[in-house]
Amino acid sequence: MTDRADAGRDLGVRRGGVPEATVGRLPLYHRVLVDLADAGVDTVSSDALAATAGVSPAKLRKDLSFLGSYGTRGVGYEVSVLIEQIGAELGISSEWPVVIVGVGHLGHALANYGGFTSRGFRLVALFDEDPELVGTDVAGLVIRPFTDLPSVARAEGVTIGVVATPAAAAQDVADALVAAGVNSVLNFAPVVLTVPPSVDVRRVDLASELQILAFHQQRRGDELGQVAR
Amino acid sequence: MTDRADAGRDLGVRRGGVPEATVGRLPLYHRVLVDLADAGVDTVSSDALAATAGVSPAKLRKDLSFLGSYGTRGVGYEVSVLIEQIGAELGISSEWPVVIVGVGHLGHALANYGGFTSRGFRLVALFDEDPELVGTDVAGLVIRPFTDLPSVARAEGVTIGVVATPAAAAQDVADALVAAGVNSVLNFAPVVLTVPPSVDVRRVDLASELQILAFHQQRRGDELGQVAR
DNA sequence: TAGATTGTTAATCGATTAACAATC
DNA sequence: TAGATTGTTAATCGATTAACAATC
Repeated sequence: MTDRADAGRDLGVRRGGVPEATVGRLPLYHRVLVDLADAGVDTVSSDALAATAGVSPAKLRKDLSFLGSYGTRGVGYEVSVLIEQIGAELGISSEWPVVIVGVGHLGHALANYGGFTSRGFRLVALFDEDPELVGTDVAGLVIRPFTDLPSVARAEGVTIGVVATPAAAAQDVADALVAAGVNSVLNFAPVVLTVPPSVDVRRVDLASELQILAFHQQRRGDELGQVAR
Repeated sequence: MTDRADAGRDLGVRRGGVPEATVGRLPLYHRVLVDLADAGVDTVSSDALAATAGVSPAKLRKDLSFLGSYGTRGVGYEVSVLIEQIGAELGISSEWPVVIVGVGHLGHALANYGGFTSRGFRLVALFDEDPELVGTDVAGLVIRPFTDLPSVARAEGVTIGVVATPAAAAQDVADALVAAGVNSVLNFAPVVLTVPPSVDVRRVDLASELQILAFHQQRRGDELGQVAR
């Protein structure tokens, strides 16, 4: 859909070429490692870490190998080192400015989501069209009119935008985000957004997730001979 | 993590063996097709449908071929036929009873999500631990105490549960769901749930999605030589 | 018939897994 | 040294893509 898989480049040390499937799991590893650190653990084996993250040890080691060699044979991995390396890979050391457009229940939930700051993001603004909402305080931020988006996005250097509007509004919002210089979009609206190829869109869709579960559920039923449909 | 990929079986007509990647896209196709039907379109080519769904035509045709041959060469697909076939595959004709546990902002947003009924689901109950919330009306349902979960789940034959609680409560909730006979779980809490192998868990994680976007964003910056980190 | 488009084949690409040599 | 565990290799598996024969 977009340029999610790029060539990869060598910046001297070693860089580029982390497979997409691995990238998708790095946030999980990072979270699990932070939990372990909080629990006072300072060394883990790939077996133990894999079990905690719910993946196979081989997969975990392969994934980590793309970042470099940060383990000690016969010993395991130092939790703090791994947190730092994965964090660097994900850009958690940076503070990505993020805006949320659409402050219904979902926007509310997202705005109040605690993990933002600890994971390298800074929520800089909330936007909504509804005059009743504009001016209201949510998660320590005042909801601004949608028309303020361009100036705020430019001023704060926002590159990541979250679309939490109803489906009907999502494409217009996406257009406005792109026009304002945002080139990474997380879309919660149940529509396929049309954006320039340089813009990266990820879609999170409740109904799809449920339907995938239902598909497997149905299969299990079929296999047991329960449901004929 | 679970038995998401099963052997597949032949039930005479043709059945089983729809690849996991294809299953993941069927809800998208279904939604796009319903939108087309609403717009009065009754025939589409794979090229047009693929463009609307944001996938390649070859991939779309391959995906559809796993369900059977429902197109007409030289003409395209009848929208209504495709909707019906994909719907059947996903079990949309059934009415899967679903419960949501945790009625914070996210639970609220999910409960009010319109797509439930039109996609083969029936929201049968909302649960929360908070006595202030219990008894409150949300989306036409009265929030029930979490302790009611077993009786409701059994009575309604619930097999799909949504976890929308804070991270700290999620594992306990999952245990209770499993004990109550639920074997498909959609988890919005940022923790890895431990469940028996027979239970299918899907995790939706805002922070992970943002971090994946940030990773690509960072890569683009690196490539342009903008960010040193 | 001529043009269009499906359904399928074969080739390619990427991800996963198992196994084990390297090494702490 | 002996035991443990990483990092990597090679094999397998699954997904994607391109191309085109079948056929409406």
